[in-house]
Amino acid sequence: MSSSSVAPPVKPPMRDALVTAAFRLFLEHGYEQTTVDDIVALAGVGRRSFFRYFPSKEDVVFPDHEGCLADMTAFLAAGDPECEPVRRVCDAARLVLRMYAENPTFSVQRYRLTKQVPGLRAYELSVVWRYERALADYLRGRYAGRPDGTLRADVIAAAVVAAHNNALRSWLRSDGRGDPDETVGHALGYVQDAFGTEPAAPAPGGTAAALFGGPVEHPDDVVVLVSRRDAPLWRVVQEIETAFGRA
Amino acid sequence: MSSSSVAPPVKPPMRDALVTAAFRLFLEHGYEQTTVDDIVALAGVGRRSFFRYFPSKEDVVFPDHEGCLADMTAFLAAGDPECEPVRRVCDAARLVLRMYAENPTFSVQRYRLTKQVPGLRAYELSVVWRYERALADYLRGRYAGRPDGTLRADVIAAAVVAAHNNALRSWLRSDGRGDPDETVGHALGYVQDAFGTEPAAPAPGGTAAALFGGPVEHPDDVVVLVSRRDAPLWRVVQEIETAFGRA
DNA sequence: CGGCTTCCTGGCACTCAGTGCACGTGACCA
DNA sequence: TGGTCACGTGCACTGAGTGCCAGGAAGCCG
Repeated sequence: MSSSSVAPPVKPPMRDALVTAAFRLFLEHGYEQTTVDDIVALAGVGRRSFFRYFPSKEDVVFPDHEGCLADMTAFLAAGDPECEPVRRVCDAARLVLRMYAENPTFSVQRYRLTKQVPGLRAYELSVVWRYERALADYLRGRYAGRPDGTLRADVIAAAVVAAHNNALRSWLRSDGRGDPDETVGHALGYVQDAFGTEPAAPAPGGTAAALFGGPVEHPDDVVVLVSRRDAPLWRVVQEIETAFGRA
Repeated sequence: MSSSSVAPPVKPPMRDALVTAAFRLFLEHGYEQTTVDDIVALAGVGRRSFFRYFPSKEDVVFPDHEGCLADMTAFLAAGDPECEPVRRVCDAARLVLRMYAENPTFSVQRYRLTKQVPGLRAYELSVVWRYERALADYLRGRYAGRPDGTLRADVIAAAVVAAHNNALRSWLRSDGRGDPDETVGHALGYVQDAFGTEPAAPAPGGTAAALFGGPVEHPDDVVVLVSRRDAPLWRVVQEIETAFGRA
């Protein structure tokens, strides 16, 4: 589907012919029962040409992921630095969803294949892993310098991918009916609530932040800070340290 | 290392001989340059026997994961239902870490291999995926009935695995020096903070700090932070930065 | 128009992972 | 002693993936 922007505008038809022939055979006889020779025979091309277009037999099942991954990294690279990082990677995930949603029938067919062929599942994992790496690398850049920046980046990237996949699979299981954007949006909202900057329930007037790791035994264990938003950050930190009884 | 509890107590030495021979050759000539024939020649056994013990060439690199996965699922199945679910899966992750920590040199060697051989990376992903599935399935059971139970389960499982891997890799990069439990514990603590218990309602009492340099025109110019006193300071600062809309 | 390069394609032979099958051997038992 | 069962082994075979080279179509140029 979406072609990488650097690729030549006119794609040779042989690639598409191979994909079409492959999926016809995969759906009819199964993935493992279909040999590369079968595919090239149906497509009417030479066997050597198959491996010219697809480095492996598995790649023909995911013909568009290379371009989609490139699109996503470009999207992240071109982002304005003002945008909140978690929101940004969630938008990147929505971009991937759009690629699936463009061809519902194709996506559903592929889903059924990968679900029941272990080799394809393993291959899909390596594809998803590259998306996750792209998200994590972006977040690592945004969180550079922060304590536990890479940890935060890795965890959030994994959570975003998991939420995306959870919603995507539920949409695919319904044979591509319904609105995938809504489902994925809800799932990503959950992640944004957990990690994101906007607290779930903004207090009446102004912003509120809460930090609790467990039950509070005693009121003295609670610290409340109220501040103007435009206060200098170093003053805030100073006040915090004092209130927390640390220096 | 740890053998599955159902496996016979006395393991045939041939398995270990194959692993030893394989790793010697992998480290000396590289994974892809080593053929199965090379391995069985060095081990002094028949080629057919290799595939009796390892279904594929990749499996010889992860000889203990099958048992570890079984141990982990058993650990989860035998858990008391009172234990908080997130804490439970974090403990399960610690169990996996222990398996790595038992043989530091072996783990480091394997890490170097998988880092630079794409095929092994892909295989490792499928291994990790099975751990993640086990955690997610456990959480799905615990969260059954809750709204978004499976979403919550999948996201938390992914976050736990990501945190575990982040800490594990940082330990492996340091050649197995230092205390992996501490690193992993810290990483898992981050996940527990994010998902563990919902933040409780802020109670009156405790310490209050106020920061005002002048009159406040609009309620949106006010930020309120409520926190436990023993919250990690970096988390507080991070939350502050977010609430103040700065990165 | 003829020769030239260049790209795309196809065919061939080869390596190697993985499998099915049949055979041999040793242990254990009736 | 005969039978069976588990385990190791050799052999032949399939199929994925690669390197190499030949042929053909399009383009540029003399």
